[in-house]
Amino acid sequence: MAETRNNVTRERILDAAERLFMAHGYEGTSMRQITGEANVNLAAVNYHFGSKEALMQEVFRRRLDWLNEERMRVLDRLEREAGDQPVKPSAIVDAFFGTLLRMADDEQRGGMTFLRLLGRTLTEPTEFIRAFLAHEYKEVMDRYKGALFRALPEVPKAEIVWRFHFMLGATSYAIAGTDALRVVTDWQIEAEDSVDRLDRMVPRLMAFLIGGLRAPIPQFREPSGEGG
Amino acid sequence: MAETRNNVTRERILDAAERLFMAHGYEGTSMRQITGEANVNLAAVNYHFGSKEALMQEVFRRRLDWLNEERMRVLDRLEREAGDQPVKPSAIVDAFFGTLLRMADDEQRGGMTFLRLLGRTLTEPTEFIRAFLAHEYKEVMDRYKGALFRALPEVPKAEIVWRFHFMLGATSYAIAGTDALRVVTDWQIEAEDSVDRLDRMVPRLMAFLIGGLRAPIPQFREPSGEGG
DNA sequence: TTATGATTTAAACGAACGTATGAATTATCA
DNA sequence: TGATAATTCATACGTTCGTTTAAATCATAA
Repeated sequence: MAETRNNVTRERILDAAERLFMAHGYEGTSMRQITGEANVNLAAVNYHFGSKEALMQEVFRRRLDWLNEERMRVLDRLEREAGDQPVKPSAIVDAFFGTLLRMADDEQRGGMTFLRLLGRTLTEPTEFIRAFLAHEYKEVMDRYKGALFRALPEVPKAEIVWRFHFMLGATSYAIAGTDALRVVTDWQIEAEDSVDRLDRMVPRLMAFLIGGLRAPIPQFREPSGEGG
Repeated sequence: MAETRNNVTRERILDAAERLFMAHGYEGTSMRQITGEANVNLAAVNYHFGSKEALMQEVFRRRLDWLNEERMRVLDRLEREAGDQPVKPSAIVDAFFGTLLRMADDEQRGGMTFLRLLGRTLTEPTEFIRAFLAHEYKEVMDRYKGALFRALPEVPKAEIVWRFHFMLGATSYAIAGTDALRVVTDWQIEAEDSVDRLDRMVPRLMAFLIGGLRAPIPQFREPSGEGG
């Protein structure tokens, strides 16, 4: 094992793995592809990280540690500034999702590559990835859900949890950028050929998320009643 | 190749593949797992479908053919009933996403297993899957986007396309049900232990989608102007 | 019953996978 | 400079992968 770290090789591997996992998924990327693209020896991954699974975790930890700490800091500040007032829901949504989306412009923190990787991975079925992400996100998710509960005291908690879930989905899909169902037609070219595709996507997504979060609460039909 | 079809073996394979692809993804599922769970010989997949890729496509085609035809029929009916009036946006959203979500109760059309598989696959990075789904969905997507354009003439088309995209993401994530970031806490147990988890999720999701679709249009900042 | 084609079967193919090994090389510092 | 540790390297291991083959079995109908 390494006690003195060679950060050059490590980061070359992490960068290549990030890009390849984004493009082909965890199972679809081989160690030989990674080490080949990183121009390092095949054995380097096992030497520096121990295994492919541990590499995958390190790829995420490198980015998520900062992201979730930043989310905590932003929420700290929002709550401090609000005093005893509740924080505005739109500010909470921006603190969680906006902080994420603004990573797209920050190449040093992974930029679009990491964003797309994260978006895709949130629906990955691979078990150890799910368990790892749940653990990494536990603290920040609880903080933000609690903040939304206080910001929307009139909305049932279960409703808020679901809407957080839906917001996560819309965001993941948007940043994954696979566009699986995107078919090029005339009006789509017109809509997306500009360089600032992402710049314009972010306010659009934020508007959509807030609209969804603030939608009227649905009334459930009772089996033998006549609920609205 | 088969000219007389043995539908028993074929369907056993399709059912097992659907379940396993849902649970472990395309790359994470082996032919030996599939044929093992289906209790058929290993060579049966290549005999009946030709390859693993072709099997994956048939798993989807079996369900999507009906779904997208049904979506067409429902939209046909809505437009016929509306006459020369535009169809209500909420009716269009229900026709597209509600028709999908109601498959959950229809075990003969795949039920929750297929829904979760579809949700996960929409962010799959595997290239041939993306290409296949884009082709399968092309017709119905164009129809529905056109319907939304007419239903919301005051909203820019690019905005509608993006919001359709966001709605797809929220729905995919919700039905994928991986809950990657879900951490069990007290209030979550309270919110979700009931049998009718899905029954209540559907109206919640629809309310969220409509809320997002009808959100105020964001104004973009001009580089040298003072846009609102 | 027998001939014919459809289907199933066991076995094997070469390729690619993640991982491990031990020697060679490089860096560190007394 | 020489000893020690860290890192890189070529190579190989055992396994699993998707696919193919040819023989065996089954179903159908003349």
